[in-house]
Amino acid sequence: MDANDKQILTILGKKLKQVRQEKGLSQATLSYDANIPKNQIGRIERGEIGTTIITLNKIAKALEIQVKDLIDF
Amino acid sequence: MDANDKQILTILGKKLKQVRQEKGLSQATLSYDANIPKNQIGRIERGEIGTTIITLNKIAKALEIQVKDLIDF
DNA sequence: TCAAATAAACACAAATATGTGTTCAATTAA
DNA sequence: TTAATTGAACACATATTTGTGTTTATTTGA
Repeated sequence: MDANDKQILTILGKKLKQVRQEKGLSQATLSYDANIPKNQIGRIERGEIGTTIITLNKIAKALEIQVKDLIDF
Repeated sequence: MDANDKQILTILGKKLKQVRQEKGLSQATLSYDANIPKNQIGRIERGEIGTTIITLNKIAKALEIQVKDLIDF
């Protein structure tokens, strides 16, 4: 994972946090709605992990948006 | 991985294959350019795996496109 | 037809994400 | 201040992807 990779994880994390907060959801609530562990949401928002398309799809569904709406890169 | 997940993997795989062929690249060439195993490209195109954002980023860079240009969902 | 290129497919180890649980810090409201 | 909520952070087992190598179809061009 090079510097460029870390950058997109940061971008993705910030975007997810922004959209989640715009929807007025806590990490715990989104976690519940998406059926994904609570910590997983935090790890993604902090840019710690390069999550999979499947996880992003679950999150997007819970946020009632498209996956592409989380991808600004 | 439910039916909906499998569907987006199929959509992603078809899109990647389409773009790759439009660029006139073989799986082997893209594999080399993106610095990703050859089989990995095939697995993604066949919708066998839910790849990570980092891998998609490497592929997009090699294709000289944005990651979002591979995400039609 | 024949050879070369391409893609599918399999096996297996290594690396990473996911899932589960817990603890701690920071923020917010009562 | 106190309790409750929220998010960060850690550990660890499990599941999945990634990476490496090999083999077999399939397609393409000579």
